[in-house]
Amino acid sequence: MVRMVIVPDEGDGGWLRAADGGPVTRVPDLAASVGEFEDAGEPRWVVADLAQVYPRLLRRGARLGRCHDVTLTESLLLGYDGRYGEPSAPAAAHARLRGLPPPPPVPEAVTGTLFDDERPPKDGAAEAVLLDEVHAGQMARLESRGRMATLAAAESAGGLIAAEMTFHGLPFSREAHDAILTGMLGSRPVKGLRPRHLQELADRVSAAFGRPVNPDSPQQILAAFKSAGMPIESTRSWVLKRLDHAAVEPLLEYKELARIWTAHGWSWADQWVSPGGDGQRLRPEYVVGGVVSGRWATDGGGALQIPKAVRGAVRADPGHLLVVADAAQLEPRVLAAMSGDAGMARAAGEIDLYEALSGTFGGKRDDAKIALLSAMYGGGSPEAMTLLAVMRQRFPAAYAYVEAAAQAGERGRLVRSWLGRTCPPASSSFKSMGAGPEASRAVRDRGRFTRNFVVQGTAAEWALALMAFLRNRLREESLGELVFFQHDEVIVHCPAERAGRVGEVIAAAGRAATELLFPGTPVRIPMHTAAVESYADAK
DNA sequence: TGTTCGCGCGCC
DNA sequence: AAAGGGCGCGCGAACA
Repeated sequence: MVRMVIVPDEGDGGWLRAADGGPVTRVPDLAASVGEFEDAGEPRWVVADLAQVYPRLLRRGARLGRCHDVTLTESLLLGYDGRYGEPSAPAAAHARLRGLPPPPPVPEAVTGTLFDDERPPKDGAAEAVLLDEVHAGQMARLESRGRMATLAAAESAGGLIAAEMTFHGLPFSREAHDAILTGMLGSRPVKGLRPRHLQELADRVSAAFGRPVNPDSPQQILAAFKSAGMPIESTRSWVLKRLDHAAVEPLLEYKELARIWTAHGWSWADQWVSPGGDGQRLRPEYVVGGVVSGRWATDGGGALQIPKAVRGAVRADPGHLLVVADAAQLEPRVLAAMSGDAGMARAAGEIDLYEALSGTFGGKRDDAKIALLSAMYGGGSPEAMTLLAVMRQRFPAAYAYVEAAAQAGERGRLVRSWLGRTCPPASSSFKSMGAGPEASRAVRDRGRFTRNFVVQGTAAEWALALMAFLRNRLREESLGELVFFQHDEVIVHCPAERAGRVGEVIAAAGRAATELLFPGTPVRIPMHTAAVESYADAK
């Protein structure tokens, strides 16, 4: 496979170099050159940092097919070697490779404030040579570390997809959003005031206490209930629900609506929705690998927690549809596959895994669900313990898999996902901790974390693989665009007449992802797919 | 006045 | 119904 190092300049040009030697070529129109190489042979592009580089390339009209992100890969390799958190930029990686002291970090704030003529001219040729060398070193390390080469490829594909999703944006109707908000909260207030419905609820809370109480202040609420003769330990909703007091109902409604208003209200839309396509687009900044388990995070935009109540504002362009697909019960299926538990794998061949397991748990689907979730999350309620005992007996391999991960964590060791993403090390204070209740709590916390890490991390890898396959097929058949991703769920925006084919392609991508991670497994990871005009209609 | 922290809840 | 794992976000409160 041809690899090509690519370094953009500040304008339209840049530098290219065939990986593993050869001269660096200066090109005046980088987007055009990218297109020529893509047409000629689908190279794998070697890029310093897609999050920095790719958005501008996309705006210039370039699209990279496959790539190797040096920064993302370096982070994965550092983690694998127990050097979590060391700098992963190419310059730092290069210094490590050569055994040199690490270069001083370049604060972004400084580069951002420099005028163009104060900044030293970029030496793209030197950077291309450096990237080439770091890349070669990374390839050697990936090969000797299990399935890490697959992980690096999947992570890099994620980098491409994240930038493309922000570029395309999620189709969004500000008019629909405003209508939803107005219906729930009242019309948009002037700055500094609450919307009408919220203010009414706040007034009702104060009236119920007989004095002014700010419903946004947990302290004031605690004090108010205390003087009403109902002391409570927190203002969590399930604590409040136990109380018989006139303030509870308006308070709970206030909390629910206030969250929509502050987190996904008008100012949220002001900030994150902009024109695009045939309408408007929500453009969050995704952070690939932003969660230690490999899940994505967002840097603003709150896109990974769009409340169900607001999803009606996510609407396809005219003549288009949103194909919304989520992997059903992804994490327990992943556990079945990675542990190789035959009994659990048989159940995971069914569409409803929990239903298939219910026979084992006295015919109760909910009990099967609690048993599995407790095994994966470390739940320890008395009820869960009973169900876990059943699970241990009937699905010993699956049980042992997560149990081993928990024990490793409790002993301060590292655990890895299926492809090799590695959890952060235990803190130094964890290792030097003595006995006592605080220490044992920290040990249990660490065990729950590593127990979940192996499953959540592998599920994140499966989702990356799914998206990588899906992205390629969407492109090959010109079907539409990936516009959203949330842990185990994707949205494709496409012309209405292509929605059926998109659904087939999503299902095929899911099968390909399962086969890539777990060749020959009997486990199925089916996709639940709906083609809708509005995201709110998907579930 | 600006920054950090804990809380509570939205999502998976 | 809540509880176990992972997050982001905005708030009030505390602190510098």
